[in-house]
Amino acid sequence: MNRYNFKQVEEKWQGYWLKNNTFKSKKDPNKKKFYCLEMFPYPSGKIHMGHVRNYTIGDVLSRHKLLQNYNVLHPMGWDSFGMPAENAARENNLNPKEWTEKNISVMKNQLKKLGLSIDWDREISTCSEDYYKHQQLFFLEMYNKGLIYRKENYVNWDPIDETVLANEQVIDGKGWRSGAVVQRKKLNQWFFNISKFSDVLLEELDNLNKWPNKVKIMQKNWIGKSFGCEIDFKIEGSKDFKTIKCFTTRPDTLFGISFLALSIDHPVSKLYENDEDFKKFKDECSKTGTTEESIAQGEKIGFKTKLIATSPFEKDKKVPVFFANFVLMDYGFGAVFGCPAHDQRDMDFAIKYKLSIKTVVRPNNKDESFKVGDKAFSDEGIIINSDFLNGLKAPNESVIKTIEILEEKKLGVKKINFRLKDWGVSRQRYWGCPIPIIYDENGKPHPVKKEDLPVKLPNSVNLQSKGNPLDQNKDWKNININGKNFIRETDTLDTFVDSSWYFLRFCSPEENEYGYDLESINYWMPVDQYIGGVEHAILHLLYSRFFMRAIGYKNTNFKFLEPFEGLFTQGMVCHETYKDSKGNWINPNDIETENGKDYFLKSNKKEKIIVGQSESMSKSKKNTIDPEEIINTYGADAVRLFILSDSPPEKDVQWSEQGMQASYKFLQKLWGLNELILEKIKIKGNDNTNEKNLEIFINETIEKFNYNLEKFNYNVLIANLYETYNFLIDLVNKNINGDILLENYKKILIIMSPIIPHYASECLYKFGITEKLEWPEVDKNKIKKETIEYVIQINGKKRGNLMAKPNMNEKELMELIIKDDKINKSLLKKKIDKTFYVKNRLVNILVK
RNA sequence: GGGCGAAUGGCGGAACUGGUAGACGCGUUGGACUCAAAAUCCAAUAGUAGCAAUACUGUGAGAGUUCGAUUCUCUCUUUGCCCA
Repeated sequence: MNRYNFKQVEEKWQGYWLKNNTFKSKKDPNKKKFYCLEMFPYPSGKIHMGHVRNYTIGDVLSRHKLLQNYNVLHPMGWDSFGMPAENAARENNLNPKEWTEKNISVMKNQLKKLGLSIDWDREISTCSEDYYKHQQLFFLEMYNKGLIYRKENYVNWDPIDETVLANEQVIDGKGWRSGAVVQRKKLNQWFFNISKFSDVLLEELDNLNKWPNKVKIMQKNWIGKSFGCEIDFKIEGSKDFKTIKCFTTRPDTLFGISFLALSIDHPVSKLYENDEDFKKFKDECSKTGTTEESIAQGEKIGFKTKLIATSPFEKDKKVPVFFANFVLMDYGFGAVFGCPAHDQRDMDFAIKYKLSIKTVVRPNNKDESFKVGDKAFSDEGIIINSDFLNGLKAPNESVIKTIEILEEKKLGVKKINFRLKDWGVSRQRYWGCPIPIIYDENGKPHPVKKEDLPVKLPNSVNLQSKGNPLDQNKDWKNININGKNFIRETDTLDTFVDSSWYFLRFCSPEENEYGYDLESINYWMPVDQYIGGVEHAILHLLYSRFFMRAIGYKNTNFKFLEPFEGLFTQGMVCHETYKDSKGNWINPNDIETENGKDYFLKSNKKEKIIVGQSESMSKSKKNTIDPEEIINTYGADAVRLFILSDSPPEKDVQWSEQGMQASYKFLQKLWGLNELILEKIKIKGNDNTNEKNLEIFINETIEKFNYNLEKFNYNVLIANLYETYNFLIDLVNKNINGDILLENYKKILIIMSPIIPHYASECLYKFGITEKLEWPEVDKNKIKKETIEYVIQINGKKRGNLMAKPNMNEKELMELIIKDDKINKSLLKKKIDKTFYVKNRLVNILVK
């Protein structure tokens, strides 16, 4: 018997698909379309197992839809701008473009080896001029629509490298490369006005029925709609500031006020411009960093002003005004009032600065003498010590009532606030899409004229010098238009902009004049199924939803606004971790075991290895497995089979060498079965029972496949495939009609082909089948059985089963049961109280 | 601290709408083949008792609804993710 030669077979079919343009997709209004998209990869060097999993899931779906006669769009591209290229280029003295292009070519080859059903003619790369020139035009259009503006904002500044750091490059308040203490620095930056769409982005989440609920909840929390009010506080102690506006979601705790806290950027800070102590305080604040988390976890510090605020409800209650590091200028108005008894942050602050603490809400199970200790009480309760608010349920009743009263007395107004901030897109980097803006000699920004697009990145830059490379490149930066001097914007766009519309580009990648062809996107969009990691649940997906609305703003030509109709978030690929006695991470390839329990280093057998928890594969933990090596050893189909088999796709999967081998062996066994069937179909045997059983089994299997494909239960799908093998290997030894066998077996080969396409194609070829395949229909008539199994329960416990014809009524069935010796034994001498019958399933007999 | 999930044999996991718990795979054990090993094939494999038929227990813990609960409700424990 021939062994299955995956190398030959896989090469053959990959060549065949390429030659026959099997996966080339064309717009065809007469056909139902299906747009299947996986999140495109960053070309970091090599593909990793996460990619294998992601693209295999998408490929099973695409191939399934192809067999169902959909017009499938399944493209692939490269998210190829970004910092790693710039860092790698700097370290190895290379050009980021060359580095990126080399990686793309390596990774493309690796992906091709997986046998994915991708239309490579639509390949795009975001770092190519062909792509980013359209993005620059979108930028200008959005700028003209007033959706983009410039404002000063804080960044993480590394004073040694003279560069802006991303949040993840700040480690313990220090620059990741230089180790310098990071400073807060104000820079003029470009912003997309995403907050203008806060409400629609929130509301229209409800229409996304094919998204996982958890992702919708995450986006909802991120947008963070909160209901509250703004309150004007009367101020004493300054000629310039007679009132300060605060935003609060808990106006009902106003009787518990003990201070006002302002952001250090609040206009009041002008009064202290020349105050040395205030400057020191500001420096202290800038060490905390700019993220919400660092502010929340860091120490709360304040600077007391000379100003005094008056509580709006109690004319003689005066409270001090502080600057505080935990108040952000872009939330509300950069001013909040502090009620220490009912907010832990305010409590910490009040204790530190010895401010008064007054309890104004009591828990439901305590009386009015309740007083908070050193822990704030922020649960639901009843208002106390608050004059006309006393007795109201907090916060539901009391907030509404307080706002009513504030509005009546003209002390404040109802206000809805969003947590979502505008999207800062400026990056002080070379390897990104240039922002098409130039500045005149007065520093006034002007959009680059449409005919002057694209603004190309210069090819030669000095990445070794400090600061922003584009800013250093004077030849590029300084330009002259009609005798006037201008300088270019030297910031580039956040790479999230690149990925906010790439799904549109795939619909018409050849369109040269504009980013998309309207007819094409109205045909292909929205993406029917988007597949990727849950780590992009918030930013990438939200930005893409915004981008569609931004380019569709005041433009009614789009038939859709939501880019992704269906979303599936897959889990990660994990592997055990290994450490030596000194705590160094060890690669799985460098260790050995003899008994499967004790591991030691290959190079030094005395060095024992400590086996750690299974964690997601990462280079830093050295627990990665190289997909290319695995494909070379076991073949693409075996890898595809394994990566889907062990866990549901939405959950993490454990990489296991044994599991991988099992998948490989299974393919060999399947091949053996195929050889047996090739012989068997020549024999025209006949046995009615076997043929009947085969037809029942095959049709039931197709039903299961349909169900499990629909539900993304790909691991169960593979269990079904194993069951099918077990059934067929048993059947081939029996007497059976060859024609019926072939007819049914062919269906199995077709339904397994999305998972193991090379293998299935080769088997079909062996049977002389090369014509276009179609997904088999379930023949309901063939599933009808002559006898079925009824489960017999007595007092709710299973006591046996009974084979009988289907669709029996309760009376008929009970007669049979009483005649049945085995069951009758348990019933002996007992009185039947009541029976429950579930049609064609079971009978539960209650006895006394 | 808040939100959303999860918990089933030695392991990964399955179980339709409340209706036979443990499909399928891995591992383990025994056997066949072999000089031997690997590979392959056959058998067993939730626990306890029993030669066996079989009986009892069993889906994180405890309660509840129900003829019947892995599935629904409540409380708790542990754990994961996201936000703070």
